[in-house]
Amino acid sequence: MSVIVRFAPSPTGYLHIGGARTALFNWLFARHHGGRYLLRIEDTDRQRSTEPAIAAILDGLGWLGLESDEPPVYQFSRIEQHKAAVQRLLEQGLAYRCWCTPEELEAMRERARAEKRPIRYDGTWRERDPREAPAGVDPVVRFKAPLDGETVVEDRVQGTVRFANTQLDDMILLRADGTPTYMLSVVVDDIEMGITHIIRGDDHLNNAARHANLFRALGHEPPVFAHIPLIHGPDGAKLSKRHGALGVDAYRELGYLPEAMRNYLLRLGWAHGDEEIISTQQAIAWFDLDGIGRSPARFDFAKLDSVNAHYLKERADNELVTLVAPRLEAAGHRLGEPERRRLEQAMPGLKQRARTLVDLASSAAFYIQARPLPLDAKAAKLLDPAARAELARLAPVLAAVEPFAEAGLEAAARAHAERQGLGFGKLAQPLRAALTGRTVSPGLFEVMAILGREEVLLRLEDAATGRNPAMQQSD
RNA sequence: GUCCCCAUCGUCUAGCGGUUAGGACAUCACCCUUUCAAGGUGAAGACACGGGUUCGAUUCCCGUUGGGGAUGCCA
Repeated sequence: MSVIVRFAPSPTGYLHIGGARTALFNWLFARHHGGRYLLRIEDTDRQRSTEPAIAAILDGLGWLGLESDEPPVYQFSRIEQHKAAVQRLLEQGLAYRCWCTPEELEAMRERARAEKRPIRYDGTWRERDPREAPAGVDPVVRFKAPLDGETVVEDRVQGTVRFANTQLDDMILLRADGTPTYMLSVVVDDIEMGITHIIRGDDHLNNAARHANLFRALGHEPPVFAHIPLIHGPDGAKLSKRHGALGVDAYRELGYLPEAMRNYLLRLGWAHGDEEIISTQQAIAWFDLDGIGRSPARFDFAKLDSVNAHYLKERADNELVTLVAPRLEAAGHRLGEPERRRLEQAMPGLKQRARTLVDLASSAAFYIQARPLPLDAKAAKLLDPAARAELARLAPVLAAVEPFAEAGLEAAARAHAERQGLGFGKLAQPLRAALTGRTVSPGLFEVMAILGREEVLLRLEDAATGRNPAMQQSD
């Protein structure tokens, strides 16, 4: 039997990190088994489903490289099939109409809470004669769940989970307005789509029991379940804003690479021995349900940063220029061909120091910054009168270096420092400040070689004559 | 309240009855060094607790505690 899985987000908000991981696991599972990975938009809640949310989900999945193998299924478009399924259940006596109003149900729950009883529908209309139905109330349709015994869910992650059927009340299949609920739609669609494995968040584990009963009522055995633990924030509580509960678009904005996100997310809840850096190809080869852990994980930006730094180093220099260009342009830099070429040359030195594309853009800016270079506070402090005078003396020495390349520049600068009776460090930091406007940068001679003789001399002259403005902001 | 799930370094995790409890991130030293990274070496750091089962429990069972989830005419 070929594997068919699905990711089934509801378009009521952005695609968050937990959803992204669920999608990844499904996608990897399908790839590993040569099966199909489908996307189903669970938009049966007409009130809360929105177009922008759908767009955000599609966009996020696309960015992560988790496109589905077939066009997405919009659940609401299958409403007729859902209704037909309910009709069959009604005819078979496996479902019934219930005329309780939302207010009555709320009162029922209140009472149960007050009396510290389990909070669930009491089955009022299960046996009651429909002829007693109150006028002017549109009924919902409820599933006739088993009253006793237990429902057993064999979960590939959580093991055997048993639910007493007294815990499972008669869930609503069709709302009073005739639209299907999630409980019904998932099952009908999973059957229709031929889903073989359901990999989803732990928060659905309870539902799995209800789903299993519905599957059987509809004449099918449930698929294989695998409920993966949820992702928590750094404090162990629910994921909250600023702590990872961001849309995946936010991660893109923060400068993370999709391959880094995939790797990090994969390791959140899944392991293959001690492996940490796992390429997508390798992940496909290795991914299995057995590797999924049962305990929830906390989201950790520090680890994500480190994984991202790794993948940044692996990216081709020209790709990084393209990735960083919009950020530099947004910061007000003009990027023509010469600038792009210079950045590409500089990339090997820059990328090994960056953890995110934000870092990378920030550290790359000085290469294409128009003169005179703004100085950050520390750099400005370094360029005191003595240092400026020293740079003025150094300039002609550097000007004479031929060719204007790393080795010769370094030899000349070191020789100069020695002649002046300076430690090289004493010369290097002011030089760095003059050339980059900062106290931190790639190697000085690499920077010089990339900037070129003319630009280096102009920047030195700016510094020597105190022409540089103070930097407005840190980046 | 009721039901369900979970529990190894700060974090992600390996472990699947007998290990000096391993790795990664973060942290701290030291090395390298023109700064910062990177890299190298090293350090510190965990089996929540209590009962069983067993010759032997991190590992199996039960309980406690602590987290989390569900309890919607949301998904």
